[in-house]
Amino acid sequence: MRKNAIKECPDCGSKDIHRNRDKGEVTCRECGLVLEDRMIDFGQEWRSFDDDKGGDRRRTGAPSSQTSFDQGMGTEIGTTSDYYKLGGSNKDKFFRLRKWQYRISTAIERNLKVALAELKRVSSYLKLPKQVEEEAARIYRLAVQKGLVRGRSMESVVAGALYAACRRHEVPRTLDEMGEASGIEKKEIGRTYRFITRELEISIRPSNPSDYIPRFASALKLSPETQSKSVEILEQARDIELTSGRGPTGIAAAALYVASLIHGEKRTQREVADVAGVTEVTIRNRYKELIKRLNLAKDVEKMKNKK
DNA sequence: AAGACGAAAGTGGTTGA
DNA sequence: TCAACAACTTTCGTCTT
Repeated sequence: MRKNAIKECPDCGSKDIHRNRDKGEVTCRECGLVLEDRMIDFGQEWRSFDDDKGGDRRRTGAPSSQTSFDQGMGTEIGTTSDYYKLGGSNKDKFFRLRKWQYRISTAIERNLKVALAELKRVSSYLKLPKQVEEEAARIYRLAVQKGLVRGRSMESVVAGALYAACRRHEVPRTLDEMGEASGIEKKEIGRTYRFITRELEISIRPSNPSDYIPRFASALKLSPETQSKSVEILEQARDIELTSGRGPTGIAAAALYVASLIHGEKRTQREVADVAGVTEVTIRNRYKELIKRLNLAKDVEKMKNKK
């Protein structure tokens, strides 16, 4: 939910920020850091195959900042205008090669068409923001271009790409939700997710428990006060390293549960557990730690007495 | 009767030899 | 490739409200 543009460089603090609209890149002129305002590069245009008409529209391929994909797929084998420059037997070769090229390209295009439809369906099912959807589409394209779909179902790669895009934009969905929306088993999604992020060298920061709070809180109809209280709790928890190594959803759920107690909007462990997709036991364990390490027992007591 | 609590055994994934 | 390991789940019995 930080849709406002970056104003200064987080690294050196310089205000001298340069935006390149075409490439979607935002860089700091002071230190050269790429700030990646929106992460998606819409500058590339990947359709130059299906029109055979003229010599224009030959752009293809990713910008140089992306890892190059030279699997032979991005290469275009001439257009008909080139054809006239060739003599005799070369013409045969020319057509043969281009036929090949055409087959490969249309196969990709077809695949892409189906995949993007699926992607759109899942995305709207999960009510994901447009930015995330577009990021996922781009990830999927890269995956196809790198031939990463081979041996995997198209749907699972779509789900993996979406999951990755969610994580990148800090609007995480759980693997369970993704599984429900896409009809793919969650461990399969997890597998492809790990695979494509590794192969495409997409770096993803470990997800932050507080990213889950708004969604869980609204599902439980908790007040904004309770919501911010739980974020506060999460921050404190992070400071004493209570969060590392644990599943982020469990911690988020526990924090919400505690906050709901403190603010007198009690929800049962079961209710919280259900929306967070964890069990009561996990909530209890995290809850116990939170109470103990953050001395929250008194706050909870206070609320009890008020009643 | 429902919710909270905790113990014990089981599961799937990560890690390090 | 395998075994140890931690986090999490499932299940179930007991206590509290």
